Amino acid sequence: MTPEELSAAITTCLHDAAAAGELNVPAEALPKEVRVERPKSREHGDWATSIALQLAKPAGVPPRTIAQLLSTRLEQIDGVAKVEIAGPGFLNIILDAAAAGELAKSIVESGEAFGTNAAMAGTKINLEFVSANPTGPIHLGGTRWAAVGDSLARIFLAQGADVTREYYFNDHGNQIDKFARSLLASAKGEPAPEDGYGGEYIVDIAQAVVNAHPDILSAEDPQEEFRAHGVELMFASIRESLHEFGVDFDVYFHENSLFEDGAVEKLLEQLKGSGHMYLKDGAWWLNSTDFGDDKDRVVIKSDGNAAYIAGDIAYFKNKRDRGFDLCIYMLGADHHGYVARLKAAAAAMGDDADRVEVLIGQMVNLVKDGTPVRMSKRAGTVVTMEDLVEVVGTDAARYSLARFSSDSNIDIDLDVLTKRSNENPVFYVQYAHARTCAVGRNAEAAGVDRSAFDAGALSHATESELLAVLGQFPGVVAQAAAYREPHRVARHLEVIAGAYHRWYDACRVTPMGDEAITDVNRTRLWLNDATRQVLANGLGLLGVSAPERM
RNA sequence: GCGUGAGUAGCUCAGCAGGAUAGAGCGUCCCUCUCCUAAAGGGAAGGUCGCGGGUUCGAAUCCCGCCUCGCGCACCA
Repeated sequence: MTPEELSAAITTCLHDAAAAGELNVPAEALPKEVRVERPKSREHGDWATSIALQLAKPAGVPPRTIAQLLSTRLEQIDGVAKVEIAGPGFLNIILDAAAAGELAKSIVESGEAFGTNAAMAGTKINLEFVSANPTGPIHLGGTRWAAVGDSLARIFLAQGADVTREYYFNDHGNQIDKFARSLLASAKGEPAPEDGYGGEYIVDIAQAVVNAHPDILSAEDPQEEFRAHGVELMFASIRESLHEFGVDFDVYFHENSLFEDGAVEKLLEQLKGSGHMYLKDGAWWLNSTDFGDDKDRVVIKSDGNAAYIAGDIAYFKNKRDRGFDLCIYMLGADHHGYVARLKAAAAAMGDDADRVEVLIGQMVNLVKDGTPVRMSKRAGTVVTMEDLVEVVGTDAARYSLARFSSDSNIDIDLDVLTKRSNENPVFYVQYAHARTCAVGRNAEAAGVDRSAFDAGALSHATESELLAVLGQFPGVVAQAAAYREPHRVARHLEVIAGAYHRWYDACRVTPMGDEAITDVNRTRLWLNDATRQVLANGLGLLGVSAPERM
């Protein structure tokens, strides 16, 4: 029995009690779903709910009275062994061992599907992340979004959503011009321009362009040649890094394509009458203040050229035209001022601003010897995705970036990561998975199989604990999707790994020496395999491998 | 100044969609491998949950004020 199933049963009890007149509460005070939680202390049962405390006020009855009448109904639930009223009115629920143990079997039978559901079925989501300018390699900040974004995509998919991972490729405008000038300067053997890029990769790319096009410096417009070929090389390099990192985008959208055929201009003409744009001082403005912005933003400059935001509007329209119900943008904290603009862009299109959802993630800092190091693309002191992967490997890199809340700044100390790579929690979880595999191999060799299942045999304290945390997995994934917080999955895997290690220590699957194989051994194998399945499913949601041996 | 995120154990961070005695990893100190992987487990020590008010049966969690730190506040992209 999963907590969701129990929760649903309790909700039914509550509504039945209200319908029977035992409970006089206004309909709006009755929760649609009664939440159960895992008590911190085992003395408080397998699951507990504080619903009686919450309803005391609206019902005008002491909480323990409500608890009393609910407990008699709760005890009728199939699989509930006992209900206790504790403290001010908590309902502590004890499941019978068999009902709890059944979960092991159902997890194994569900296989990869355990933890998935159809809650988001029919929702077409465009998830845009990374979207780093193609003027250099992906640095640590982008790497964080690659890990978190790809994981979020996997979590959405597990909830049945139709997800497109998208990378917005800014190949239009100033930054790219600087990039092209920097390449040209490098090829000529000149120092990098004042406001250009000076990293080593510039030299490499410039060299690669020259190698492929030996006559390029005598071309009619060499800077334009360097722009075209350089962006292509940079783009290929970024895609390759991402691929190595296990992140493959479904769409790489080129900003330039929005401008090429004059579509942006045409669109802006139409929007002038939308009511969200107005003319002032010779420029066309978007009323982004209506969406929480500090000030309205210029869309068409007084010189007639489109401002950057014009591309955003056209891009949003493009996404909607492709049929997306929800457009999610993952941005770094240094771009959080864009939220209102993007929402206003949707409104300008006459669309619902809720179609746009912006997730803001805090910065990643590089730390050396305990002090922060400023990363600068120009100075060439950036740590790239490739650097990180080279030092710690893809699994550790992805896991350690995805296990933190995006609201927290994180510090990466390459020295610490190198020196103590075994301390990364990813190994704790992966080791637990490898251990389940080892136990499975030994069981098979000893002749223990899954030919029998006696749910009541899983009665050890570590077994009920393990079953409980396995049962929480689907709810954790659903919450991770609802709150767009992949780190919840990682944290829960650490909890499961801990529960498994403790169980392993206390309960053997394969009998010792010449002891006979019993149904207890066979049943435990189910639990072992169920744990393996959940760990593998969870690691899969994070894009981290689940090794069979370590 | 305005907006926004953070402040929880020595360190790195969960918990914040109100619940019972505030957690994990690492670090420190004790234990546990003749048989399933010790990359593990058990125990100890370690906390004014930034500060001050408020809301209520109950606040790390919600509200208000303040302090400190990060990020952002262009007719740039």
